[in-house]
Amino acid sequence: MNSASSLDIDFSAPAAEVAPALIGVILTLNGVGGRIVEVEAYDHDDPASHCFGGITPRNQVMFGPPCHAYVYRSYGIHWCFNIVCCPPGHGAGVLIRAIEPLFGIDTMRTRRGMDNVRLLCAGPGRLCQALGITMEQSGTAVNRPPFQLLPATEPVTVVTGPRIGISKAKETPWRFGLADSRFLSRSFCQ
DNA sequence: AAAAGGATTCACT
DNA sequence: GTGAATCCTTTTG
Repeated sequence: MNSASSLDIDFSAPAAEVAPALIGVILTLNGVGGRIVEVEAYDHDDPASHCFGGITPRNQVMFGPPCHAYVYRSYGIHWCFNIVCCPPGHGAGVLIRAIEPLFGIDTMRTRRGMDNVRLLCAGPGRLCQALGITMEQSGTAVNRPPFQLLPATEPVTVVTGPRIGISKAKETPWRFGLADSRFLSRSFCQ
């Protein structure tokens, strides 16, 4: 696309600031992807975060440079995709939970083995399967090929709520979503 | 070397 | 809305 359209997001900012800024952003991997409609922030001093307790071989990527991918295996079955933020050494990231499919939908259908577009990327494990994200991408930059990040094409209204599927710090309202999107993994109760 | 713990998904009621 | 499966990765001894 045009070189002037670099993303207006400072990934060295705190996760809770980067997360809502990512709503509406276009994310693709090898041309397959769409608009981010749901994310969650996970910060360094957050008991629910993999970063909590300090650096380990597994989470070292999140302590590395921002704007990189942190991918991990969930429940032994699914991949989950995060974008690292905050300065190196801090340890924080934003979990991408849902995407509105826009590009390469047929590829997504094949990978997911289903036709229902609404369910192709509605969930962290699902969107990784649809985009083809695996450990291979962990530690790579998200703003360079084969990834591509483009600014939101139109103004967005961001809604907030408690995070999903965690056992600790459930109260922290660090889940962000695109208001009224039908591609959310679950609806917001507000 | 072994054990424990999931930032989930799917199917069913 | 509820319950169960499912397999890997990380962590610890």
